[in-house]
Amino acid sequence: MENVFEIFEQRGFIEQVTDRTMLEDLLREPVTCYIGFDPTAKSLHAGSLLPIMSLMHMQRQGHRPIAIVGGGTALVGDPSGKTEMRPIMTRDQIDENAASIKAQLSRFLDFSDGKAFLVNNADWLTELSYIEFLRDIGKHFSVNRMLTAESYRTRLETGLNFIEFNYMLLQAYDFLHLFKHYGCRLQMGGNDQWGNILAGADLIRRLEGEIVHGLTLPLLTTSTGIKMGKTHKGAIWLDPELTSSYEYYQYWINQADADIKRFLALFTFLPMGEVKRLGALEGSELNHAKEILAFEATRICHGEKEAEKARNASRSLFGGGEGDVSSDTPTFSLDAGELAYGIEAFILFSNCGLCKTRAEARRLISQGGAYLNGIKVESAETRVNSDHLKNGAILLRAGKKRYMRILAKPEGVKE
RNA sequence: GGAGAGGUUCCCGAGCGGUCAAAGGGAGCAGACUGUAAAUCUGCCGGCGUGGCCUUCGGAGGUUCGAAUCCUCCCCUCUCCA
Repeated sequence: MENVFEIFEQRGFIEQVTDRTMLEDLLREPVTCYIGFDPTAKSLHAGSLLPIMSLMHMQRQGHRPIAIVGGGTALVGDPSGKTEMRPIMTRDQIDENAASIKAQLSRFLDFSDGKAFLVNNADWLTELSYIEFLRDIGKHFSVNRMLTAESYRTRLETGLNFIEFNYMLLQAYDFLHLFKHYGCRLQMGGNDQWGNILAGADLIRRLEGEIVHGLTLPLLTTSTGIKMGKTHKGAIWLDPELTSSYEYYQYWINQADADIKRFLALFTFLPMGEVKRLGALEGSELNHAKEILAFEATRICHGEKEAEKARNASRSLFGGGEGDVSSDTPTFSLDAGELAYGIEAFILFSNCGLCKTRAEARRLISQGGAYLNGIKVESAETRVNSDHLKNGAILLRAGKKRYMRILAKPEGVKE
């Protein structure tokens, strides 16, 4: 087995490590490691992809990853890296989210035969008794030192309340718990977790007299300064119900030139030689590398078939000739009756989801960004009807890259 | 508990009785340029079957012909004091 540390290093996964040589040494033998995931939504988004990839690498090299769903810590709320407190969620919401995140992670990691574990820290955290916790765990934490943690510093400016201040102790306790019950010796996480990870390692050293390790992943922003996994429109979800595989593919293929090489290393399993070759492409040649990045990333998340579909749809829409609408293009169905009668363009554009509001659709059309079967829509009131069907579909385009295929849905048929 | 500052449209942030759907910036959208890139420039940027109407300035009341702007009460945040 290859030392995963080297892989991490080559591919750019490492931001900080507790002790480089010791950790590299430790990783020569199978190690149990963990990363926490926040159940603040029912799906993870692309921002969690880096941690997921790191766990996949671990597993591929024979280590044992534990994904911990922060069902307990989410009840509290991690202040790290945030400027404001996030809304406290109910137990029910969190449990529900935790369950679907569990299912989602199984697409990336093999949880069979103890090759990986999925745990929910609500299982132990909610059992804690406050007084005991303070006495046994709390006494090991120096408030003075906690206050110097970078993660709290920004919050000290805007305000930090006690429940959030406590977060570090809970996460440290998680590490301790996993160390005791699973022999977990490595915690990974985003760089904003550094303080929390150290707190856990410290706690274990004090209570158990053992050295354990922490490794943080870089906090990715795209070269345009947006957080990884977010677009201006919102998060890129890993759940195909929330972000279709086509959109997911588009997210990747649209990444900036400057990010391609780095992303190929982080978000695909292509050998580094190949990554370097593709990353070295220049100008429009780089689009080839982007296609590979998009395909691989989509394949990892949604599977080969979906990735192919997404690629086909993208190729046919962006390949040049407008009009060859693939069935993999995002689609909206309209009642056949309604279409036969005719519908005004601005209403159609907003109904099908290409525009959020009718006003936006009007704006789009008046600014010349709306197309109907490749022809510019001149007026918001242009009527669209079944005469516009070409091979049974109408292709709408908003701006340069957003497409929607309109189909007529027979009367009375539910979608 | 006391004193002070403050809560404005997606975000930051002006406005402090009419000329306010609310300056400016950011984000976003569209157009031009391109390679489904970046940067740049230009326009748009609450909603509505849109030259008019409706809903916004923490919440609820009130004063006024007229309130984001004034008054009362309440909620929340921050700073200092206890």
